[in-house]
Amino acid sequence: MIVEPNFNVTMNEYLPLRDVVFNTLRQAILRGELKPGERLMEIQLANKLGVSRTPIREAIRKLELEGLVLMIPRKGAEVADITEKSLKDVLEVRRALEELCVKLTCDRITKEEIDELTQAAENFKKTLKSKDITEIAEADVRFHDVIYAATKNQKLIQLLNNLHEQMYRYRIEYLKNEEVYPKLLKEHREIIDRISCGEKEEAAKIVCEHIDNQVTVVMDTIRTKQN
Amino acid sequence: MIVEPNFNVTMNEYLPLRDVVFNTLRQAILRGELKPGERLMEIQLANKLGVSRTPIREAIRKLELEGLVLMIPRKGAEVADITEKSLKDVLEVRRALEELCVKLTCDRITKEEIDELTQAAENFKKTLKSKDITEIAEADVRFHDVIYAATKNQKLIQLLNNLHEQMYRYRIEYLKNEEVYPKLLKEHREIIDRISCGEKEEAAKIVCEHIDNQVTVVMDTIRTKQN
DNA sequence: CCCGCAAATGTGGTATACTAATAACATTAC
DNA sequence: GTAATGTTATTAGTATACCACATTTGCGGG
Repeated sequence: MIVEPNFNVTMNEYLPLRDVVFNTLRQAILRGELKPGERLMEIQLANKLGVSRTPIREAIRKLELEGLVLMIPRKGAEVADITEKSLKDVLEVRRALEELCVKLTCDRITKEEIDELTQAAENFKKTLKSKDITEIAEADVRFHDVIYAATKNQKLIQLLNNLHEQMYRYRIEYLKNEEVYPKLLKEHREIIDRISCGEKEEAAKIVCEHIDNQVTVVMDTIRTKQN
Repeated sequence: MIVEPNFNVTMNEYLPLRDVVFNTLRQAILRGELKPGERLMEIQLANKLGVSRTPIREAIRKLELEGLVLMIPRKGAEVADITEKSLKDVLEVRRALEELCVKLTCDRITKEEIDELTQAAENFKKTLKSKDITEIAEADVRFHDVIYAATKNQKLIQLLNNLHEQMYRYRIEYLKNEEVYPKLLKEHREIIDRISCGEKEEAAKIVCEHIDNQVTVVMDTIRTKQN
């Protein structure tokens, strides 16, 4: 019998240019490389990224709908202001959805996913020692992704990923402070415990506290940054 | 005799063609004129709407991000399937956000907004007699919009509007059943009462029930429609 | 100093051309 | 007859040129 080569990884890697541009600009905005108020000029961006105006324009349309850029009619797009207010709004929504998420996860998580979660937590613990903030942040994202996925609710997963990403640069700031690491690890452990026992309300409480902690830190960060 | 065309709606504000197309397609999808699985072909749409490919493409990008169309690489866009599962997902998220919403509204609503809300409810009551489903649905939307706006949380407003619209055609189905009108009116009254007294938990309970009611009806609708 | 006009710039939209992928159909080979 | 193969039409994806129009800029004259 002829054995099929394993193409499934490399084969499906086509991404339209517009999506490459979209992701690039999105990251640049979320990481603060493109600052609020900065204009996004089509030709200039096209030249810089080595593509034509078409993919740029289409990427900007998506950023517009996501609220990351502000369209001014016949003037073009500029990076939307990320104010204290707008972040607070995002966190308020995220808190409610994370609460829903962890409750659903309690009901729907499988044994395999609990293992996955434990592994992700261990991996996070390991990366903490690396002192590489980007790596730590990514391990944290993977931990949360397992919880998100366990809900089996695609819409919820999509929205949480989006809200999570909107706070990227502030989460980074939060993780720069090594003093919070023990607390983080403890929270992760508690969340796993509660989820695996199916104790919804307790798990939700921890998650909410987890987010409320972040609120204060993020708000401090944004206030000092804006001066 | 030369009759002035009725421009007064569109004259005031300039709307880019892409947004006109976006709204047109969006409505067509939500109202079921474009059915799930139906392909959105650029040239064909361009001819039909009398514009070039560019605005069509940009509109499709936005529909893509909203989840109303599904992109198949190098094949194009088709109207997204609305499965029982995907609607259930949406409703699950919407329930949590509506709950958050009404609680925030209880805290933050102003006297003027309570008046507005009362007025919107009365207007809804009036339109019920008109038997014009579209008009009824719009009056219902306006009622909810007032509650949304009272939260002063832009992100929440944006998300709720989106989730709300994703269910448009099923809400229409719900509203075709005149037997639910008394119940709806009663719920509106109760919500206004609870909100104006600031009774968060009670208000949240009513809203959740309101949505849970819809779940069963919507699920029935989608099941019968898919046969 | 400022007023107004014109040039420069940039978006919004159209038209067109080309490539590459897909799907439907036709043709060939077995 | 059917499976494999080739062909063709269609369409998305991208690039590019061009025009209309709005906004900004800057210059020159009062």
